[in-house]
Amino acid sequence: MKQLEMADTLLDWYDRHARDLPWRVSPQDRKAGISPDPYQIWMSEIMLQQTTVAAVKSYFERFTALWPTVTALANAEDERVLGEWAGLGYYARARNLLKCARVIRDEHGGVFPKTREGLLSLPGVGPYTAAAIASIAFDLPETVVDGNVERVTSRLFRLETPLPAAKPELTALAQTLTPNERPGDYAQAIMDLGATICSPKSPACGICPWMAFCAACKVGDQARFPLKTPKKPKPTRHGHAYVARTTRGEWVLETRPEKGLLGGMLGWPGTDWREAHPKAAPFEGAWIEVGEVRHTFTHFHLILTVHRADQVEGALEVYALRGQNAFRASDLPTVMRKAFDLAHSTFTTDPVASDANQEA
DNA sequence: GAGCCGTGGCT
DNA sequence: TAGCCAAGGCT
Repeated sequence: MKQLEMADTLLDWYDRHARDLPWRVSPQDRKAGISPDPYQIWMSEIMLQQTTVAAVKSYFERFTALWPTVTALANAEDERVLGEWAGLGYYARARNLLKCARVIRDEHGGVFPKTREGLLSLPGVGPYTAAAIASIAFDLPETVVDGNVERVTSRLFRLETPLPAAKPELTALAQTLTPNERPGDYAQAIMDLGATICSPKSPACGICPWMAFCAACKVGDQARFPLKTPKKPKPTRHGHAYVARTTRGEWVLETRPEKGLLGGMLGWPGTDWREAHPKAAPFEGAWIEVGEVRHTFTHFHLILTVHRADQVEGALEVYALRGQNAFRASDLPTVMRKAFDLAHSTFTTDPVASDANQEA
């Protein structure tokens, strides 16, 4: 069977070239009987959804140091976890991370389910992540189909169907390649292959362990794959954000609604983000316009006009007021941190703000 | 199926 | 500069 030969070839390559990652048990260690911690595999897979390895590493180290077990994470405060997630993006992942940890604690005795179906029922765990945990953590022969596997498989078979419609075909093809031996290492191997050899732009076919099996490589048109349906252009939206400090030196923030963009995260009060952008200060203050922040989200560009005011006072109970020692800019999603950085630079350089600081 | 949901690095 | 891309899931 060619499939068995392909799996053996890839696993041999993986034994020599596996990436060293914080959440990974090396093929050598795995052969020595060391198993991955399902909690760590789950954590890494959630963080890696649509996110680069480089971006994830420091977050993974911090989360697992802060919360070494799923029960410890389940017992953490929402605000603390969301604050630590700030900057990583796709914040529904952090909310589902907590939901999932509490389901594991309350309904599964603190232990992860050991089947693909059981894992699939967990919040934030879809087809890819369920297969990834089942294979990597429990060494079950489940097939992972992420962007890497889609690219590798579409090139292997020169699949002319464009994504995302091609997903079912690619899944079926990838399943025919998944071996019953070392399925956990195989899953990581095929993703490593996609990440390091079978890359999107200029794949290194000359050193690919699967060169002899690859239809696209034979023809030489590997860069055509995978085919993709065209994306819609991003519109540009505008808005205003208001960065204020009270007479007592507290920052005036708000917790955003649970659902929608930046759901559950801290942010500065402001207008909606739409095509038009009328100013509308949320409360009284000596507002000064300090500039613009440009930021691109998944489906639109944002131009955010930033205002700031010092020494505000009045009925601010509806806001989340944070004193200096209770506020970390790193707890803010990136667009809000950009607005803070811009406004904060004017607080410290503006003569009026400086005078106010001396009095305080 | 298609829209929504972040961010940073690379070309 | 602007677009593409990254170990996707939810509605």
